[in-house]
Amino acid sequence: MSPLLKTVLRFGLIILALLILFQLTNASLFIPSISADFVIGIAAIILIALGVYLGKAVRKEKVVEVKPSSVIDEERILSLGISPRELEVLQLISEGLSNQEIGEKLFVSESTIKTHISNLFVKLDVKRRTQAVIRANEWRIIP
Amino acid sequence: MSPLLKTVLRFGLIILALLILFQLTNASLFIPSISADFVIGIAAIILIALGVYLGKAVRKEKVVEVKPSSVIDEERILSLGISPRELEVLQLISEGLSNQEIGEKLFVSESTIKTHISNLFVKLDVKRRTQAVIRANEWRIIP
DNA sequence: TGTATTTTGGTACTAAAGTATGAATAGGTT
DNA sequence: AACCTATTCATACTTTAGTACCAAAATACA
Repeated sequence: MSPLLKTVLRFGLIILALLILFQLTNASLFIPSISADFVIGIAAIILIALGVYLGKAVRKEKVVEVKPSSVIDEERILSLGISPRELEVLQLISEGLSNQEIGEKLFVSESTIKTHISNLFVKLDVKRRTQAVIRANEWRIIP
Repeated sequence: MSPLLKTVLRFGLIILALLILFQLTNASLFIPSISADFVIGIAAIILIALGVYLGKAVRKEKVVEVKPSSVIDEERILSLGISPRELEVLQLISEGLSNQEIGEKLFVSESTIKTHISNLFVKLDVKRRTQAVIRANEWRIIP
């Protein structure tokens, strides 16, 4: 079932329940055998439960749409002067590839990769590729 | 304010509000100038809002206590036959240290670290330290 | 068109990382 | 005591990684 249809259905049911509840309350007030306080108490409990359910449903959908967690910090990439190609290399380092493997994947020589990496290390202020991966995750410059 | 005191205070206020609401409803039913339906409607809205608030408050505390996210998979560590010392080395690799730095931190020679790492690579089925870090995070064997 | 940046690649090193093998020691188990 | 595992370390090597320096294209830009 689509989320929209689900929501519409849910709210329809809730409104229906409310109407029935109101009619019941009105009717019961004129039947002496049942205490008015009792009916009102039951109605209050049902309404509070309805509120809890409603809040839960709304929040559940909110969590789903407020999900974007791994957002890349483009500004920092620019401020560090990291080029697109360097970023690509950094990404592959973080996936555990060797310099030779990165070169093959990008169709360039290993020398080129080494150059990119050396430049990256300066920009990231690190000495090793393991540290580069840690930094890249710290400043959110890789996914 | 302590969490317990906060909760007690909160529920006290809620009960008080309910009592007032009930009295109000009862009283209003005998005042002809205000429609009973209107009073009931207002009461219903307040009660639903109360339910939403209540649900939110309860869930908030639940989230706090269901916090433990990064749990180490001890079973897998045992099944892979990874020793405590090897695990320690793996942890330091994941922090970006070199073999020499790890040796200094653990007061052993670099040779020893290399031995540990070689054994680790076999157990983790990887070829490089960057891959080892990835694996260690995949199987939750480091924090 | 000229200039700046990016991308590419080479050479020549130095430094780490990783492998293979063997071996000594300490601690716990049977 | 004999046995096993974890830990330690060394030597000798091979392979990657990383640095320094230079330089040619390609691309972007004004």
